[in-house]
Amino acid sequence: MSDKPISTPSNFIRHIIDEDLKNGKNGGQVLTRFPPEPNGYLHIGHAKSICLNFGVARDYQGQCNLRFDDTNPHKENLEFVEAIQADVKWLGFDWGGKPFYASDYFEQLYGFAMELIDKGLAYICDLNAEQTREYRGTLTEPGKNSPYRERSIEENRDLFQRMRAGEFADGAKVLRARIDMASPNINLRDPTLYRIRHGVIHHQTGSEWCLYPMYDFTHPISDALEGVTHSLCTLEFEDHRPLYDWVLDNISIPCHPQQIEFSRLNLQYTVMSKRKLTRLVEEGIVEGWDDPRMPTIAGLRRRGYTPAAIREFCDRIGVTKSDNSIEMAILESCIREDLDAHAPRAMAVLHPLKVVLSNYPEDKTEMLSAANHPKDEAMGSRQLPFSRELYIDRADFMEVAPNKKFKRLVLGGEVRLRNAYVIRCDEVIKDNAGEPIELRCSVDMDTLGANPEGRKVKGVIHWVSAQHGIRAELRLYDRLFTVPHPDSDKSVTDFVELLNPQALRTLTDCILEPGLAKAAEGSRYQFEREGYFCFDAKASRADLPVFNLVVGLKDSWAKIEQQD
RNA sequence: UGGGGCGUAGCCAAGCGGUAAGGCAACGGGUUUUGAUCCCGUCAUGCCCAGGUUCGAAUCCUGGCGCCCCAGCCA
Repeated sequence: MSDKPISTPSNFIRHIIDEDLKNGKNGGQVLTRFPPEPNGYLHIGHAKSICLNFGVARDYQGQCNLRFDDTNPHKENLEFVEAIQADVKWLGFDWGGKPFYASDYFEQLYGFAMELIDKGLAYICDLNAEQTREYRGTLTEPGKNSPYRERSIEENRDLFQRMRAGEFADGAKVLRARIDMASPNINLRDPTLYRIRHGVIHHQTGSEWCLYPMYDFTHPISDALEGVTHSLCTLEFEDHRPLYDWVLDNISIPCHPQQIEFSRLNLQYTVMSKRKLTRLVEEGIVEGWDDPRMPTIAGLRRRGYTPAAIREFCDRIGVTKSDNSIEMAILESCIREDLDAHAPRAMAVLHPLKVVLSNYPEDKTEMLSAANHPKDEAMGSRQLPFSRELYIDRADFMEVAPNKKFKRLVLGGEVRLRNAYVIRCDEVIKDNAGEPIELRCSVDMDTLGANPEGRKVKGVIHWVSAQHGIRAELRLYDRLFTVPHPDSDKSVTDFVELLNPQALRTLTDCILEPGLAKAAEGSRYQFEREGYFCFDAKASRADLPVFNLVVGLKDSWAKIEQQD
């Protein structure tokens, strides 16, 4: 995937930019921004926005600013600020130097607010939150003017200065835009511009301010101050665009970015709302923001996803204004494509079943050469120890074949050991419950790198030498929820009831080929015939390495099994 | 009968008046020491519905229908 030629996606936003460039708008410049609020970790939905904003900037020789929209210190903190930068960087994007902060503009914002006051376009309102709501009206009824709407400019100036000076309690007063309480667009019914917040330490400005600007006021001005040309955001802000434009039209600022909205990502079988993700973390339902079950960038990274796969995903899903519901299969296809090309192969036995080769010498160990990749010789090969006692997977043996399509090992039958010999099962040893616990097999020593004489052996199974294999824990992941749309599911009152109890299955007695003992942090392998796995250094112990399942291999046998 | 937005295959998505790209999924078949990969093939007489304009409409017009978003001193 990283060696795939770069294809530039086409979408309606790029069409608009093409048109703007053609018309000489913005002096031929393109400047975008990615403006996360540092109140949580980034998720795959943010990745869509990141790829869009940084991708556009890259393809038009422009620039994309990383800007923290940090106007609500109550919910924000430094951990999130740092995690967000790490994630954007990991995804492969660069914002050239220092990130921007909306809080860098607090002083200028205050000045622009004063300008609105001076123009009679903003006023101090003493209504409390509940009263404000009542005065706002409803979706179908107009609101009514606040009794404080006609305060004099002088009084408004004075009050606003005193608000900044800390003379008033939280909620006692707000600064409001003076627009139109009867507007059919509720965002224009004298929206709040500033609120008072005492006693919170802002991660950037400390306790310098007790006055914090609202998004609708901060965002357009921050964009304009940075010289943003195209301000890309999600569809729910479409109703806010008239307000975005109103702010810039009514203050003395030379730049007026164009806001363009696109639809947010909806990925099936997971949730994207930060409120819900935060809850999963805070209630300990998952192990943290980087839990491999989470749709966060940190979670996907720990799971074993690559930046290239996530970028490819964002290219494949496109950018439009239509509602969407993306199937997990697309994400999975992207990571399989990348890992199939780039992950070295290895053998791992998930559910060990002992095999004793009765005609193989007890004290013998031979080293067999195995290619690290079936199609990429440059990836080299490794030596695998082979000895009298091996482990194979329980699923690869059945005493009697369940159907004619079963081509693994059966009693009296033959199978190829991957990268090694053909063996025949002569005897099954079972426990009291009748479960096979050991197989006695004979090995055909003429079948190393050669087909046996006069017969066809179709099945190939993986194995690990019992004496040399290392024990490991494998964590098998599945979708986080049991339903495709946990956000809109009406069958439960609380979405956590829809969590998939099988989203994590831990196997603690797996046996890996010995070379895997020196896996590097975050390194990915294909465990042949099973799936792609990623070494989890954070979860591993010295005596028990842990690997996370990134995604399973496509499994046409599972389909056949289901049909029977 | 408040405002805004969106309807092209199971899921995404091109298409911009000239006769429905592509991807994912699915389904056949071939190769294979991974039931993987890879390769070949199939998959919308039709674009939410109904009218209209036009030689010609997914694209233009009219009228319906459906879905999403908005009543934080969150973003």
